Amino acid sequence: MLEVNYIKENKNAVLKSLKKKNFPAEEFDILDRIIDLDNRRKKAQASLDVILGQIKSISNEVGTLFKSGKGAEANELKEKVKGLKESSSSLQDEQKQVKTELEDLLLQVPNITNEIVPEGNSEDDNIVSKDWDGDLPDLGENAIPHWELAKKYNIFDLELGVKLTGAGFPVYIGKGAKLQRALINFFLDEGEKAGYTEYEVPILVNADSARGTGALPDKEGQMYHVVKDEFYLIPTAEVPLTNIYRDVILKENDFPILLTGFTPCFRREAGSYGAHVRGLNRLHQFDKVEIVQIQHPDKSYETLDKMVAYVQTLLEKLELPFRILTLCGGDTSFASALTYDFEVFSAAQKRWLEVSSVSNFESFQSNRLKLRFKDKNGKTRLAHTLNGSAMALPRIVAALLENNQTENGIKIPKALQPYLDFDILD
RNA sequence: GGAGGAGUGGCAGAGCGGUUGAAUGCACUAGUCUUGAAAACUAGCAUACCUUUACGGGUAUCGGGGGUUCGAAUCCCUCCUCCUCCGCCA
Repeated sequence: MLEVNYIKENKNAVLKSLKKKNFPAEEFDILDRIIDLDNRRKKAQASLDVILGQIKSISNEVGTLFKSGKGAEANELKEKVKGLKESSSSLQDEQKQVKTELEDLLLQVPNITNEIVPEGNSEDDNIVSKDWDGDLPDLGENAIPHWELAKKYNIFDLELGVKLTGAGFPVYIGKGAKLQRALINFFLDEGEKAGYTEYEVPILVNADSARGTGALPDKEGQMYHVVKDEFYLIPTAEVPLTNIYRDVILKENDFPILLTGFTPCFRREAGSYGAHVRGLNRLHQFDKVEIVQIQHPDKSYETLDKMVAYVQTLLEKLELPFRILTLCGGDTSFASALTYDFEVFSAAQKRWLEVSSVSNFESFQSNRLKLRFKDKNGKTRLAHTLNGSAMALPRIVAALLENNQTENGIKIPKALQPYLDFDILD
């Protein structure tokens, strides 16, 4: 959520961002509506304050009069307050309504994009900011996609998941299950080495938390919702991890804060069917290790680069060919100012698969979260939040299986071997 | 799930209808003193919004929401959370 004052002072910049993010042109007047509502809010606040102040001082007078036995005068004053009371409560109602409307509109405005975010509407307009400069694995004609490898080596079973739950809920088996565990531990250990503190967090969150990071109301339909208890299954560990700092005021020397955590993630998103979502390519439940940083506004872009560099090391250790994309405006998420996507090459599908998304949200989330810090001058300001996948498992597994397939089985990269009691998955 | 009790500033803890944003202690910050530190002393120390060039002024907030009253941290309703006991359970 952007701050009203920011919108007021930077209306043109915000407008430019709306265009970049494909915000419908006929609704560009939302900014003016926001500014109008805020002015109304201020006016109502000012008159309300005056009336409440009068009520307060008269009430004090009434008290003093009663104490000194002047009951008649006191009763006279009491009548006076009744009129004031009426106008104060109607003003309060108006105030409340204006605030709700304002909040409503503010929630609809996406984050402003960073200067370097390219124009564009879809993933086709994303820019490859770091291409793979080595050779791509060529497995020849006999290469088989991971969903067939899964059957061959009994690594995971999607039909079994259908029986237990439904489509998109895989069951990992034997060495496949162990591989999941190995990857989770590998990612967490690497995160710890890089300075991230590990958290194990709830995978159900309340509505406040869902709202805090922007899952509500923007992505309401994409979350599983436990209606009876008003909980949401998390779409990513970003939600609980970042909400740890909801309603917190930090000191400047608390920065940077580095958090990591493993959780299963749940996404309802219906999606399409066919080859692109076959196997592990798209799921309703998947495992992911997330990294989150909370940083001083002046340093958040420096931090974004560090996080990108860190994710890169993970892929290098896993020996997977990857490239980095700078997402165009239309593909940058609602809350993000700048997002880099990592894609690994899956050699049998001959496709690049997104495995990580690293974003700077600037103060967009912290404004909702009320995540602030005291700066040197004692002023309270919004902090910046960033996060990234480090990493999402299924597509990593897909690429590992496909790229490392041999006649004798699937080779396990060196970095993972300490986590497994086999070097070849067969 | 049932029966009781409790939620006040960073923490502890008063107040239980009338200038109380809230005593006191601790913590914290600055200053005095000191070669330095400790101790002592002095001052400061919540958040949001409105208003002001500024100094400042105003309003709201004592778990959340609603109500009673001229006036609520204090009374009532409701929800949430925590504690104790019982039940159930990995």
